[in-house]
Amino acid sequence: MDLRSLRYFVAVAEERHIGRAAGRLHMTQPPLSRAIRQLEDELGVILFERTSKGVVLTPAGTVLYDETGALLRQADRIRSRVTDAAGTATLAVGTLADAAEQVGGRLVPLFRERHPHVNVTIRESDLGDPTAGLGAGLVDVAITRTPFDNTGIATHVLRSVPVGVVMRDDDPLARRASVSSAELAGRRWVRLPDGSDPAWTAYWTGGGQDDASPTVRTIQECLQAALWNGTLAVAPVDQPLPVGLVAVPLSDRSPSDLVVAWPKTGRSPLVRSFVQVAENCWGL
Amino acid sequence: MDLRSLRYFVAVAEERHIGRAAGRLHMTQPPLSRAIRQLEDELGVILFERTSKGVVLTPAGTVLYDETGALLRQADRIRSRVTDAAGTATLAVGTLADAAEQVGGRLVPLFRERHPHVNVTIRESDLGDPTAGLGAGLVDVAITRTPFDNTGIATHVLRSVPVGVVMRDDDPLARRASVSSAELAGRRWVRLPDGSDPAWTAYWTGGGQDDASPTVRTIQECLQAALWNGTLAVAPVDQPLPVGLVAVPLSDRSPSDLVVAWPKTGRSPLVRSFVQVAENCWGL
DNA sequence: ACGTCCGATACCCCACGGGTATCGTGTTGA
DNA sequence: TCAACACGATACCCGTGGGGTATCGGACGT
Repeated sequence: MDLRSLRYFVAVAEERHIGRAAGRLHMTQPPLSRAIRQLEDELGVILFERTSKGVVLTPAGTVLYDETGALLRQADRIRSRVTDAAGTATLAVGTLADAAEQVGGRLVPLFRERHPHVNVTIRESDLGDPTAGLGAGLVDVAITRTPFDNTGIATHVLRSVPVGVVMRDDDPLARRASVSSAELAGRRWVRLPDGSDPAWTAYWTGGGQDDASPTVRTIQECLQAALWNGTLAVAPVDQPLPVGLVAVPLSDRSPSDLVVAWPKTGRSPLVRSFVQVAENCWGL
Repeated sequence: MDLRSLRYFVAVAEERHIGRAAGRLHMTQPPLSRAIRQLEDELGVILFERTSKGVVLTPAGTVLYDETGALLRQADRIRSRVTDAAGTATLAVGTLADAAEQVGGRLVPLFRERHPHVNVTIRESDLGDPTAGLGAGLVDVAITRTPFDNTGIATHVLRSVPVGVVMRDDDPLARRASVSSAELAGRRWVRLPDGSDPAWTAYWTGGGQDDASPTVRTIQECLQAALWNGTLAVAPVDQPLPVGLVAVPLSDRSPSDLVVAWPKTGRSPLVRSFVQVAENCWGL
């Protein structure tokens, strides 16, 4: 008799219809039927009369329904009491600017749903810091991309994104299905901010920086540079591109992983919880 | 936050020691450690400070502990309210006489533990009715042995028991490691009560009944007949035998299944619950 | 009589909750 | 001071249970 079964029972009791209740619970009908029967078996009592147009509560089922509401409310109350007792916690989330929309739009709302009492702040990072503030201790957890120096940082891959080189659509290589790094030798590449992680810099650019190479701090600046100067830059191919630019897959560069990252030493359950939410969110 | 996790939490909080709490919960330490951490992650709160000699509740953990006792008690109260509302139910259990001891000594007590409000009656059946009263509608569920006519009866195997032929220890075949049916042709066999299930009769006896064959109604009578007259009978080899008798495995007779059986049409959750308990009981 | 709608059943598959073995670390006692 | 110990944490394995899809049986309502 766990709380899950009881929530299922309440849904069925209120809908008087297993199929509808299943929809309300975001599941399908067969496992809900089975769960109700298992609850009946465990209690040794028939809770619903099955009819051809739905189900109706038996007397025993009515008793269970009357009592269960209070139990579930009490469980929810306990949850909020406990989280309140922990004080007004704060979680700082770092993210690369181009992932900020996803993070702010889907992930953080989901997390707030789980932890309404927590103050979540989002810190958008530019391309100069692939750890999005984690390395500097500015944030507790980050959504970012590999590769970067991950000493002391634990990560979990959310999605693996192939990368391509972004160029103007009038570029000689623009129509190619894919290109290799060798074919891009000698071209002018964007420059990442000074002091950026070496692995990071090597991954997202080619070797061809000169004095005229523009330093870019955001994906947008990358694209502008590509549009205006024909400068090359590596970008995830799932980025929406403005007209006039195309992304040609790079045949010899491994995909970049979108990861959730947190300090290895950290023990904060909030961080762990955030990681779980992130995994579920991207798992969908 | 299911009730199981909360019970785990309460045990740890009271023992202040994960290992001891695990013992109290009849489990080992690692999964309990993990369960506590998962609960912490879900709530986004640290519940215990870990020290080198155990764990201590944090303020948030104290709040959870204070509230959880009431919740668990309420859950138990709901359980008894619901079962009470179903009225004073009765479950009639049929069993073959030789299995009665196991059923009455272990199975039924376990079942009473789960359903204290149910009146359980045990009906011991003789060898004339392999369904132990199920066929006649005298009982709701039975613990018995195959084979029998199982039309309309659902069964679940609890254990598979090899059978042997029971004979006096001065019988010429008594020292054999096993015998075949052919070697027993022409011997005198016990007779089961008239009207017994044909498959049942064929399984538990050989073909050699004559006017002098004794009719036996219990395993004990079987054994007496074997002792006094040298009559043969088939019996499970796990039966304890009186001195002077031996059971020689029958090489060409398949094992008999100890089964729990119930009417296929029956929908009583009590019966299902009993079946579950029986499976767990024999699964140990 | 047949189509429709309900819950029940059969079957598959992955996640989770159990297990064992081992580790890291802080305490303790020789 | 250092070795032995004790406790919780981790890594890994495995079976079960709770999800899913496809399908059945049976009761209405045309």
